[in-house]
Amino acid sequence: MLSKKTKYGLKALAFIARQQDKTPVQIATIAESENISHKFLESILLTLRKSGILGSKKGKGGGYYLLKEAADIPMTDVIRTLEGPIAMLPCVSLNFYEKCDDCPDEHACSVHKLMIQVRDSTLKILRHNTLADLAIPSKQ
Amino acid sequence: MLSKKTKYGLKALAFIARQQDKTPVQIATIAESENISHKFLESILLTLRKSGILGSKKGKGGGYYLLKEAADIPMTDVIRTLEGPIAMLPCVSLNFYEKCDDCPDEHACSVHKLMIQVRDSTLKILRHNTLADLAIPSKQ
DNA sequence: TATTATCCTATCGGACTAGTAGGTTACTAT
DNA sequence: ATAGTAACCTACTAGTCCGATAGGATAATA
Repeated sequence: MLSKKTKYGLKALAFIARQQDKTPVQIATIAESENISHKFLESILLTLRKSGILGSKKGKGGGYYLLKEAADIPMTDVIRTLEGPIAMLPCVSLNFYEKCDDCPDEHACSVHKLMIQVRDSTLKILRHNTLADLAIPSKQ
Repeated sequence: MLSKKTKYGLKALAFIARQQDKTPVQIATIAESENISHKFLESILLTLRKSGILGSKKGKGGGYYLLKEAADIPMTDVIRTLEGPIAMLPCVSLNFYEKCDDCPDEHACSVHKLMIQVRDSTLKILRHNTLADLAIPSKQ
């Protein structure tokens, strides 16, 4: 399950990406529009800034803006920053690998093989989708 | 991330499915072979029995056995029983649907659409893989 | 210099995870 | 009958994480 942190982060990024010009967007604007707690969103955007996805500007007229083109930001980057591993087990994670305590040999582990399949199909989708795709308004 | 409960449950089921005959397998046997706490595994197998995946027999020569052919038990059934929803958001879950507090209209939600793609690709794999696939010993 | 808005640290209740403990029930073999 | 075996069941717990909240520090603008 995706945490609310990640979900809110994705919605906020989509909101920022939808701005036509690249003027900074304020936390308050996003929080109100997307029904997110102002303070919670603050900490989320801070994380995204520290990871290099967003830039920020203080003071009047300040806010957050994208550092790259939306089409150059894959969903994998965002989710790994906010949620951590994409894989369902640490032992099949590419970026957050950890050995299992209980498995003497993970190549012999049946669950391992299954979760690699799941990871690969998920990665395929999350790598292919970028923030530009996320920002497209729904046709409803 | 998959909980240890689910991971252990999958490994235990694979172990049970690997028995050539259908004589009951004891908790202690699985716990030792798979490096799982006996008591913890006990509660996991109990859940699987209550959900109708396993049958059990008490006393000497007792233990757990499959109620169906391994090939007739898709991974979706097992994971939904032990882990809960397969989807990454409650609002895209087929079996555990819940509306999001923050979304006035989920059809207009960009994250929703993305997570439906992820759900569908994951479901495809977990429906296609059965316990029989999980039980195949690695060629290594 | 006042205002605006991000930056940063610290805290907190509640829920969940991964077990542990200890006794009860049912089945089998002697 | 009875001893032994193995699942059944309830309750408890330490630790961790999530979703926030609080309050002030810093930087930019007017």
